[in-house]
Amino acid sequence: MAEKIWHLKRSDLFEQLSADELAQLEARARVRRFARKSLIYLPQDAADSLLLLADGRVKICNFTADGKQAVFTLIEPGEVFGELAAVDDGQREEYAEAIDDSKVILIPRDEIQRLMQSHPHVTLGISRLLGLRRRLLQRRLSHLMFRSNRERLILLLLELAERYGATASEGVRLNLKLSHQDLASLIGSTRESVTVALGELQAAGLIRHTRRQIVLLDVDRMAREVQGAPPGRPASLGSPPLARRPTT
Amino acid sequence: MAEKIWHLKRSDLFEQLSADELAQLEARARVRRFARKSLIYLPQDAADSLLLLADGRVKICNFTADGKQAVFTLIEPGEVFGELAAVDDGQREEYAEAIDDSKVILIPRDEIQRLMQSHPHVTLGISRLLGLRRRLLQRRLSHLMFRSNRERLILLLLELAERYGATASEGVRLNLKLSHQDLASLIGSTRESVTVALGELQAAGLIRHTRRQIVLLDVDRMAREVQGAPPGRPASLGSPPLARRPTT
DNA sequence: GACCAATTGTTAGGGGCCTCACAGACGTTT
DNA sequence: AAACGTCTGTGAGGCCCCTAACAATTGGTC
Repeated sequence: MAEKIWHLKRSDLFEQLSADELAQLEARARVRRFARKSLIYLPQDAADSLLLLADGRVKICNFTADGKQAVFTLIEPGEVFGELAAVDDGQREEYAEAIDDSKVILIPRDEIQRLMQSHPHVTLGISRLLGLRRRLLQRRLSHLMFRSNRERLILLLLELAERYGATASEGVRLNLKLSHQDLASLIGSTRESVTVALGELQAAGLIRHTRRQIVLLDVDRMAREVQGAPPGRPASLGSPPLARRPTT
Repeated sequence: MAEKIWHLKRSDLFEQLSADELAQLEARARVRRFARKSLIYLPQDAADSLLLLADGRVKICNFTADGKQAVFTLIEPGEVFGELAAVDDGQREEYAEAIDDSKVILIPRDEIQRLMQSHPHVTLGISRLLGLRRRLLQRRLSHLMFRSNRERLILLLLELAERYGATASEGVRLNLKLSHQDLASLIGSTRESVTVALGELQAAGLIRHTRRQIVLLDVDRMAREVQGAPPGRPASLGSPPLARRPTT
């Protein structure tokens, strides 16, 4: 179906492929639809496909022993996920769940690897993607460690604003509907604590939130609150840095 | 100096290069030494080189506003770090500090990119590396979210056992000397809490620890304590390069 | 050995946040 | 409209863990 090609072509991973290559890719790709709240892959699944989200929304998460859900990242239409399948076999370590009804294009691992062999551009694209995801994960880790609930929430809202923020007259509106429970799963907290923290942020005039709709009223002040010190040099190490950058 | 070539050749990223290629790589690479506790790169530095640790030990970390240090990962001799420079320009977002006196080989970004163009094998190697690092980061994130101090410590010790564990008669000995402060920086806790938690684990017969030396006496029980649910494979633990273990 | 710095051990106090329990508000279905 | 499920708001109680302030121990250095 032409539909598949259209999505593939739109992805910057594949946009430079020739018509022939695209045709073969299309022939080997499969489309599947997932209902809201259904699971796309599980931790014990073999990582045998790379996935491209055509439509809908997906979250990548993990369950803790006591049944809490930790959300690593959200996937938007046009984005690739499950990309570890391209460079690694073995099992997945997380699971993917459809937030809304979603349409996913699955590309078998061997097909991706064939493309990577013949098209350096594809390999490079995968590398970039892995690098980007790694960077985001590292940032999230640093936003969670040592931080209070309130700080974690602020940092999350700022992160979300980068991806989903729409500048409105009064501030930055988040174009996405997340329940307090969803927010809690993203910052490793509880639903109740998020409710309270959101209320406090609103009372402080930092945000305005109605049901599943959040507007950041003062991004600067939020950013300031969350990083007391300007990103100068780390101050507290026993001995000052001895070797600083002479040449490359 | 032949020394440089030797290290480059030993790295699986470059082992397949021809003698000519290696010679050029060597010509463009630089060796630098860093004293213990000196900083190798800073968050505001341009990510213009990929680094190969020849000797010593390095930690990749981040400072929080209130001066606490969050450690993302430890780097051992033979390992590459700062690899985001290969796929992305811009600044680093973390800093690297030498734990011991260290020798580092710096490979300029354009040289890596030239190699990636001409040697798909190099690109693939970088991709694998990025994928592996991403996977480890994701695992660490899931080990920190929603978990008590004690659980985080147990999970860290199990992680460390994969990489640095030596099976001894009495259990698994960790071949690495970390202070309680270091452990705290790895799990997002405080030095005091780590001291107490280690004491509790020892009292429970799970570990035995003397000064900077930890032996895991009962890995199975530790693993069990940390994953309340019995279900099958809990994130199979793969350590260095892609080692999968048969199901236990 | 003797000193000094770094690391480890210990405790009291207090606060943040989780747990549990329930009530009100909203959206959706019939 | 009525009924129901989901989401949001609120509070009491309690535990975990951070903070702060000191000893005690070890290792390194002269």
